[in-house]
Amino acid sequence: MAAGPIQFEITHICTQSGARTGVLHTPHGDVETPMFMPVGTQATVKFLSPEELYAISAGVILANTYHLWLQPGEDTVAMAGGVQKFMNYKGPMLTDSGGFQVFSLADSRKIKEEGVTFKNALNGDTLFLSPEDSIRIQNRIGADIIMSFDECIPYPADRRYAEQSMERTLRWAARGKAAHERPDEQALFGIVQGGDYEDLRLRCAEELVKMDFDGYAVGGTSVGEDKATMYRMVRWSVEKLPLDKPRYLMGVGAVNDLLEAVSCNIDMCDCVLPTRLARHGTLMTSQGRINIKRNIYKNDFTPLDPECDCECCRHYTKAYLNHLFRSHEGFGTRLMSIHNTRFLLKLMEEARQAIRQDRYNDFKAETLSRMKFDERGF
RNA sequence: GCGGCUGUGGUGAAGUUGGUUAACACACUGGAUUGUGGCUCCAGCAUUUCGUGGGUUCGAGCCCCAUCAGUCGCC
Repeated sequence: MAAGPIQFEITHICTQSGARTGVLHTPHGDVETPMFMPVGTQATVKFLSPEELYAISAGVILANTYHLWLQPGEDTVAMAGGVQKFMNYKGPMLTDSGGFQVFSLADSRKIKEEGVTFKNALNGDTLFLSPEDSIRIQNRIGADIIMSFDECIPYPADRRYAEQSMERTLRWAARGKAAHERPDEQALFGIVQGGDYEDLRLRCAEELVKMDFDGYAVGGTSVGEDKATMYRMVRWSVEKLPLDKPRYLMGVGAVNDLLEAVSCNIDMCDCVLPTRLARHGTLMTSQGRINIKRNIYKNDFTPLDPECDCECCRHYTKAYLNHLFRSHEGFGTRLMSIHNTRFLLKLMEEARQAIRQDRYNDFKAETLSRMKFDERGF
């Protein structure tokens, strides 16, 4: 294992599928891969306390550079001693670079070689974020893993734009790496872009590998493309990546997508899906999806998911969750967020187990047919 | 017993110089949701109907009569 802030140890390779398990050693503890990482944009996984995250065996959680930069500001987080101390999370953390906001806030930004001009949604101010700024802010926020500042392009994107954007993302990656001031304490990952173009994905990955990042991410997926396209983009993106470095598929959290990602030797995924779905009343269960606000659950006094070991499923009924949701009670949102997040964490625990037993392909097929989710995967 | 006011969908209620598809909100019923947009978005939701029964009119939730119900005041 090479020196550096994190070490990645591969512990088993499934003889049936080629999928792998591993351990990511970080300054804030070891986590097993492949793993799902809950998203806590504003230095909180919405509605969940750190204690609740420990209780459902969450490992790495995310925070977002862009959001923390706007509020409370990098100075405050730095004065707190870093984001982990600020929010009292004792496990490892990862910050997204703000690159996704280039995509998601497309109405109010301008992209230039130097960086991106945003409009602050909170007060209308014009703000500017460069790759160097993003890394500086992430250095001060202090997560264990930080991300290159990239551009996440929409789908579909024409080839000319995808190529120009990808080349710029490479230049931004190099600039960010040069600006990284804490390489011994924070791992920096590069992000593969290139849209739905094989040669662009391959080239982007190859160039990033030459720069020697601590890990590599696949970006630009889950932006409206169909599943076949997404899986194609992932496979092209990882083809040229070194096997001994961690691989992170960004923004993916549907069950079928997670299982496919593991097949591609993806070690890390993050997604807002479990918490967002919970807030809107949709629950993922071992029997398929449940919309808890439906009237059929009004007098259903059975657990949400009898196979789940979370606080919500062990102590509460669907009737109670239905009542809490209709009453707009935050406790219901909290319980359902716990469940959905635990559901994906447990799915990955089971995936790791199947890999260790050299039966990952069987597990994947059985799981997909058993859970009866639709094509979306939730 | 007398007088006033009110009666529109599950709820609150718009709706008079009488004129096509009865506003809006909430609730309700579905749906959406992938590097976060908690309190969001989309769609549906009174169509033999405006307490009931008559009448006037080409046409009535709107005008007239009766009646029932609720409510306030007086005796």
